[in-house]
Amino acid sequence: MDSSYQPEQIEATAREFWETGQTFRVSEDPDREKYYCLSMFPYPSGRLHMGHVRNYTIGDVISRYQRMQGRNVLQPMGWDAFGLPAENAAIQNKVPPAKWTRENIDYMRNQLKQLGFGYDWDREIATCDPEYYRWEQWFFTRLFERGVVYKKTAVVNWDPVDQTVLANEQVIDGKGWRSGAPVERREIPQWFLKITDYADELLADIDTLDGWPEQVRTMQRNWIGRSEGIEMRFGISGRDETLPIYTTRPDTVMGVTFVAVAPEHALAADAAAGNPALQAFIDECRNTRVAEADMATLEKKGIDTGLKAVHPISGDEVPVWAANFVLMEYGAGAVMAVPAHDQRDYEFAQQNGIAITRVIRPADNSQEADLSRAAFTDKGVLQDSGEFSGLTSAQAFDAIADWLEREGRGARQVNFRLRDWGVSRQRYWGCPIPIINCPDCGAVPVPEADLPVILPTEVEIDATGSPLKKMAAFIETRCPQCDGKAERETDTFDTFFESSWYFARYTCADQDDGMLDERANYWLPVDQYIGGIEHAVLHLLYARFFNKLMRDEGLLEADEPFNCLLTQGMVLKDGTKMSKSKGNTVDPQGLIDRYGADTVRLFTMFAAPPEQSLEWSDSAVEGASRFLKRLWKQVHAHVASGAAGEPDVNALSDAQKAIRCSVHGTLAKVSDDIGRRYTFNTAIAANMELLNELNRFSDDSAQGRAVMQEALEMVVLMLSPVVPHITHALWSALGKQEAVVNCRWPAVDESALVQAAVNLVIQVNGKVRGRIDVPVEIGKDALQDLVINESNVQKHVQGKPVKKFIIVPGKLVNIVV
RNA sequence: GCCCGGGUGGCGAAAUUGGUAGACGCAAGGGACUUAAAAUCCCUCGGUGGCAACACCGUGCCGGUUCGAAUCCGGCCCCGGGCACCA
Repeated sequence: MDSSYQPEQIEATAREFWETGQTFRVSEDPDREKYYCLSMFPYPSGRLHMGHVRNYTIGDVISRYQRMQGRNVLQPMGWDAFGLPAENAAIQNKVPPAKWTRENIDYMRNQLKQLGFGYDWDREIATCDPEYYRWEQWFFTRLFERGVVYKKTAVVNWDPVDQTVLANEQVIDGKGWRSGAPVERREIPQWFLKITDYADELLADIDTLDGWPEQVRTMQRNWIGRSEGIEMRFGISGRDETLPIYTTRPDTVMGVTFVAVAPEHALAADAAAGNPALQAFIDECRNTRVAEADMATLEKKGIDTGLKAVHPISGDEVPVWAANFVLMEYGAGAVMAVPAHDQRDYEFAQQNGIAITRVIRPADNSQEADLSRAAFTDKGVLQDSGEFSGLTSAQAFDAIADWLEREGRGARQVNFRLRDWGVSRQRYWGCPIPIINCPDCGAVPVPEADLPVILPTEVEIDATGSPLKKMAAFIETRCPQCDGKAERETDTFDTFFESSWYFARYTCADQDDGMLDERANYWLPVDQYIGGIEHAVLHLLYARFFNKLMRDEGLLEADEPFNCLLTQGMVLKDGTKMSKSKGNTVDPQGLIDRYGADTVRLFTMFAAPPEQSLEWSDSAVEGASRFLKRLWKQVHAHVASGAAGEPDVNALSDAQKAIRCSVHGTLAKVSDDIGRRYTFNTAIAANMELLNELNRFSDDSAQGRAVMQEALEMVVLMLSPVVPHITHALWSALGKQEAVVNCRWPAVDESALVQAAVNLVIQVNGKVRGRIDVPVEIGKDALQDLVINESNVQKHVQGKPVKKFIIVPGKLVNIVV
């Protein structure tokens, strides 16, 4: 063994061992417990960034730990290869997206290998491979047949200069990022998946996801946003039509003083015909971004349409306003407004001189709430509400619902905030939507035999959108039904489509005859999924949805795709997220070259617990490297003085016993930290502490050296999931034949943890006043006598009577005087 | 705006179920070794006072519950993530 730590050579040796031995290649084995550990696959943007390193190190630590538990561990890796950046790079560098993507994948794959991650590379997938995306095309046609898919118009951001659709990200301050032209909202036909059909199940099954962080479960529940309310129909004066609205607060219905419709609502368009001011307002609303955050922070504006709505209960007429805060996508695109009991309505009414009619008073007293400054939005007791006055809000919900249902003017309705998933993208670098538009037969799915619809890769990209839309050879085709002239769909899928099922494809990535096969049911569901918190809702909800679609297609059995979820925090530098645009990125490659993979992995795991954000620090990387050098030196010093035997645990000195106690105490803590808590930082800290203690322990006797041998073996095993290369070398230096990667996680020797005395903290009135060593088995009275006679305790008790004597076993006593 | 997190020394953090605040590491200061530097090793390291023993203060801010609160409750401030076409 070298006397100094040489990471470059050590890491190459370890990697070669894993590669030639095919250590991480796995197959299905019904006799062994499987463990599927999955990290979110990267977008191949060029080079790995620190966020990737963090994500994949966490996954690798968990995988290697589970492997040491004897499980059959699958850890795959692949590429989320379609997406917008490839098109941007194509415009900038005049290189086709496919070429750019392939080169990035090759570079990044090599980086992942350098970091020593234990992937089964035989299962690698790239979503831009036709062998991959053909199956989602096939699946889409299945969904089409099953009626899960439909087409409708939806709004997009339109750049009127570049004549192209823009992603929200490409709209800066309401203007196109390249052209600088004010962006318009434009309605175009697009494909949707009926995720709302699964809203109930997606919501209910959140309760079964015990292995998910509570915050993610809450976010998903809120996103789905189930509400129980009432759809009621207002009349329109002088017209033979009704205006349906949805409300969750029917108890306030007698306080309605106006009705508001979305600017895109048919009624508004209708009323605008002879009303230039209204038309101008509707046009103005067209010039905002599609993003909800922009809608919500918009100055609340509206205009009276001149129409009058007829209240479904009182029959009173109220004005109909068109307002920019009413969302066409939610509910019926129209709301009843109750300024007295809804803050947004209140502000709008104040601003526009609309009446405010109080109909709810607080439940706990008969005093009326103050409406001079804000609405009273709590539930309470109805007043001035005709036959419903005096009812509580809850009673009124039912009474009013019953009344409306009886009169045929409304009905109870469950509503979801969740909207159907629009999957069409007017972009080139994505999976072609397998539809042929025939003038006679309409939209016809591409027959299975004609799949995949291959995306042409020899293209030139400019700022005016997808080149597919100009490629006659791609577009012109014949209708599969009538064989007449027809046109291929040129839109591609949302890239969330690919990332919604890749977890399943890894289980049978080589399957040419189907999307999935029976191997999926061996590996799924994923036991541990790891990725950024930014995916808490969209990606994770779509993947859950897709899993259920695949289940209902008979492709797999599990109801949910991911048993446990770990959401990792961001990597920050100078307090903000590392990103190219801020110019504060740290390229991990430089660190790997300089310190080796183990140092990078160790730093990443040590700097913060995985769920928290991680603040970058160059000097702390230096510290991680220092620790590995110390570990190396210590093992070298021990090994250099010859072989050591096994300790005779019945013949140890107190100092030797103390070391074994620390070793096994550390093992118990580290097992819990890695296996249950996923706090790798504290697991590493415990090993550092132990190594510091071992460094102070010098005992050349046979027993002393045997205790040291055991201790160092334990440290190497405990650190092996985090720093697999150096421990590979150290394990063999400690005289072991079997490779550390194939070793079992060690068991705690409980007998080593037994201690005769324990150190207690003494408090007087909750403040620490001393410490005392007492026998473990001491009685309460004896303990009280001992404690009370401590000199510093005497000083604070000062003869005052003891009111209470609180004992927290093994930790502290508190004397209350 | 709405939903979800977070805030502890000079810095990253620890404190696992309400029980010793600051483990472990970084930086800094002092010392050893060295012709010198680097590396390495040892010591100090929340604030104030004190020779010391020790005392008081201290976990974003204000208040509450408790023998005891970083941890629980109420109100506020600040920072971050998501908001459906970035991935």
